[in-house]
Amino acid sequence: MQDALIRKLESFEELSDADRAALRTFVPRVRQVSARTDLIQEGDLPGDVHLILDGYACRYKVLPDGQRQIMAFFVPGDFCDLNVFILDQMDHSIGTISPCTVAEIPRQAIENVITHHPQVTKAMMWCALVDEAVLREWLVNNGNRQADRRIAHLFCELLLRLEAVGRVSDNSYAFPFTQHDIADTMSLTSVHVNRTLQLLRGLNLITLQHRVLTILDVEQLKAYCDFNPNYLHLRNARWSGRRQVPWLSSVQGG
Amino acid sequence: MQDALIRKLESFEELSDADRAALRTFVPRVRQVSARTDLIQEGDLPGDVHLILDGYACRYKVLPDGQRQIMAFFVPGDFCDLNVFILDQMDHSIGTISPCTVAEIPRQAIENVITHHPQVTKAMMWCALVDEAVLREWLVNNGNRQADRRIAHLFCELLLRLEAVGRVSDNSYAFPFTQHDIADTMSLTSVHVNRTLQLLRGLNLITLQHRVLTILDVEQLKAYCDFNPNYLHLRNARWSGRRQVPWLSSVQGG
DNA sequence: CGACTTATTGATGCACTTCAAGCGACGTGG
DNA sequence: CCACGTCGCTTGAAGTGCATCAATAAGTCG
Repeated sequence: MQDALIRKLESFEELSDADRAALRTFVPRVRQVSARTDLIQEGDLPGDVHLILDGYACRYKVLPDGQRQIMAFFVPGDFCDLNVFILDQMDHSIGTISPCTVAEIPRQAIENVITHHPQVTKAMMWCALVDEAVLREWLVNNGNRQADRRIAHLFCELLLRLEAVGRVSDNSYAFPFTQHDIADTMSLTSVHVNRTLQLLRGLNLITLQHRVLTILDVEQLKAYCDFNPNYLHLRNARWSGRRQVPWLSSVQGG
Repeated sequence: MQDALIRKLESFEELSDADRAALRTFVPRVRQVSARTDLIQEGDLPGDVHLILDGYACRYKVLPDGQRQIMAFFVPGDFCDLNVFILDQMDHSIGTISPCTVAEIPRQAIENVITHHPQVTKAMMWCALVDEAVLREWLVNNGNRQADRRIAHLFCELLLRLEAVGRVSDNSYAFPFTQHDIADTMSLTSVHVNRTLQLLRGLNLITLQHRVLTILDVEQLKAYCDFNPNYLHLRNARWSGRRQVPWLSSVQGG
């Protein structure tokens, strides 16, 4: 199962045999985690690094008044906390949305790799930078678009990210989020999310039933929300041009 | 002037003599840049890395409809684009707010350091991760607080960040931002920013005149907006406990 | 089947936007 | 040295996207 890690990193940087060998020296635990369960909580010392093999998770923060803000979604193939393992203390939490299969990579192993394997280090920096680019786009999205475009934008983003890991078929993908989850992501109320989803359905842009989202007309939806995928830094040459990630194949259960 | 770079990084990680020597081998150019000038633009290939020695700058994106979203502020001592130099293409722009003194560090030098100096690499990762933590807090702030608390939160953040580099005296600091800049940061209109500033003044929380912001009662302002500084990861032990950054001393001109 | 979570719908209110106009400070050219 | 344009700040009036409150319907799971 270390292969999952190696393949993920290789999608960003070519690795040497030595790099790969080094990554194989540590054996990550693989855990099944049920839905709506925290992997790490605010205040914790960052421990092992989590890689999602299957299922959806999110990064979130809870305000003093009880409001929850979701700050990132994780889909199969994503590191949850590569970017914070180096910090002193978690300033947010990470929790599952659906049941997840999670690989846990010892922190010490990562430290070791940084010291001895610069290519691997660069690949990990790539991961972190793409994460940050997505976060920036969320700030733009939440701040400057109104609810319908905002939600459409999220749907487009998830489509591309899931496509990149082979989790989309016929423009449909698993969508285990509740309307409340979307609300906490987009800084809306679930009531308004509900009404907005009805609007998008009414425009024949999407269907969403039984936790499966279908985008009826991708180009039209992209145009609807001015979607520009450059921030995902997917680079077709890397993602589509290379092998389809084979370690991600099972179907996501809601 | 390489010392600026070394001191910045040492505030995150102890460096060896060899690390320091390596950093000294490349000579950054130091440039004066006038206010309202782009250092890099969306679409550019990331080139040299920019370190602000004096003045204020920002990271921003312009939407198709002309809306500008500011996604980060840079104050003296901040790297502007350490976090994107590795990427293929800029997905946003970086521009000055006030006149700035900027050190430009060759990209190749940074690549070199990643390969041979892991401690320096870790220090750079620290910088990037703190940037990202601030960005996350902005998402929370913009999404969940209303205008008065939101702006108060920004004032608190700038206070702490500027204090850390010795740019605050008597709870006052240079504030070269226009109300329009604040609006584009907080996803508000400048009209509403104006009214909100009047509110904060009326509550005797701040004064803001001649581009100088004074916080009249820091504790009260923090309480007003539920400010929790943990996300800045300043760690008193590192910042205040150590020497006051001596390479940042001149006064910021509006 | 019963308890609980999630989705839906309606009525009302407000934070913020939009549009529009006026004001003061500053710099520049005649 | 004053006329004039520009830019940032200020103020008012009217409109709206979304929130809030509240109740009901429709899953979903043990």
